[in-house]
Amino acid sequence: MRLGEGVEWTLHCCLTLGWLETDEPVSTAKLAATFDLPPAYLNKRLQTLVRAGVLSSTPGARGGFRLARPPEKITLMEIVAATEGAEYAFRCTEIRQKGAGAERPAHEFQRQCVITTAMRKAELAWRRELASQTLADMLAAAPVAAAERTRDWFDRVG
Amino acid sequence: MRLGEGVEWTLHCCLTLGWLETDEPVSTAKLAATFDLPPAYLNKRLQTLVRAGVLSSTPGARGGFRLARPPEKITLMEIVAATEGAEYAFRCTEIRQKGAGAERPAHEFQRQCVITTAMRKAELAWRRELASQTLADMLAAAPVAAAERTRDWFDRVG
DNA sequence: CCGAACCTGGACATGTAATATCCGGATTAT
DNA sequence: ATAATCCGGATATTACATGTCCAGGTTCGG
Repeated sequence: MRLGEGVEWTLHCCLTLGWLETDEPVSTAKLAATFDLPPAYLNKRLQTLVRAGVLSSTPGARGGFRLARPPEKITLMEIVAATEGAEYAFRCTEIRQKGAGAERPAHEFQRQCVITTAMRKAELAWRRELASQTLADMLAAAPVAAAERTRDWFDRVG
Repeated sequence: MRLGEGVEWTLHCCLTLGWLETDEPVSTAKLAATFDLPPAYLNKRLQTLVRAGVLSSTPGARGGFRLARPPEKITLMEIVAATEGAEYAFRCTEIRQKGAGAERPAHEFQRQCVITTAMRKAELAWRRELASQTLADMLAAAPVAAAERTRDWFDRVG
C-alpha cells in the first residue's frame, strides 16, 4: 500500500500557503519551483484541491492559488482525501461469494463480512487521526525558521 | 491509496484455515477453488505468509498450508504487513530540501518534517488497530453458519 | 522405485493506476 | 494587445500489482 507522491506535494503546498501571510495568490510555477516539482502536473493536483474546496484559485495574470479557508478550518484528512480520493484503501470484492460460496443462499451474505468490518475499523482510526489535525496545528508545530525562510524566498523570487 | 487484492485473499485464506479444525495441510489448489482465485498467483501470496511466519507449508503429495500458530497469536497486522509490505503508505521524499530548501543549511533538516510526523501518527493508529485484532477474534465474530458451510465444502471436495 | 501431487522460486507477460507532458481555450493585469 | 495564468482534455510514460509458466525439489502411495 502506498500513497501517491501527490499527497506530499499538496500537503507541503498548503503548509507553504499558510506560512505566507500575504493575501496574494501564488502561481503554480512558483510553488513548483519551491519544491522542484513538475509544474504542469502539480497544477493538476492543485486543481483537485480547488474542486474539493480546500484552495481557491484566481485566473489571469498575477493569479494563482490561496487557501480557501483559515488554516484552523482545514484538516489533513481533507487534503489527503482530495488528493488521493475518498475511497477506502481496502476494497472488499466479496470473494466469499465466489467458488464455494456460490452455492450458498444469498441471505447468508447480508451481513458485512468480518474481514471488511475489521479493515474498515482500522481505516476509520486512520481517518479520525487525520481529521483531528488541522493545517493550523502543523503551522504551529513547524520551527519558526522554516516559515521565515519560506517567506524570505518568496520575497526574493517576487 | 489502495490495498492490493492480495490482502483480501490472504485474510480469507487465514480465516478458512482457522475454521477447518483438521491438522491436515490445505493445498493452494483447494484454497484457490474455494474463492475462485488464480492458483499460481495465490500460491505466491501464501509463500510470503510462510516467509513471514504466519503460515507453515508442507511440500510433497498431500502437502499444503496451515496456520503456523494458534489464531489467538496471529494479528491482522501481521497478515496485512506480510502481504502488502511493512513500509509506510506515506513516503517522505524530503521535497522540503529541494528547490528553495536546497540553499538552506543541512542542520535545519535534522528534525523530521511536521508533515511526516503527522502522517506517521495516523498510520500508527491504523497499525495499532490492526494489531489489536487477532485471527481468533475474527473467527469468533463470524457467524457459525459460515464456518460450518466451509467445513462441509472441504469435506465434500476431499 | 516410480509417478502423481505438492511447494519454491525465477523469468516473463499483462493490466492498470500514478505520474508527466502538451495543447487549446478562457480570464485578467499591465 | 500581450503576457501571465488557470482549466481541462488528450496522450505518453513509468511503476507496480496481477497473472502465467516452467524447472527443480519434496513427499506420498502404490
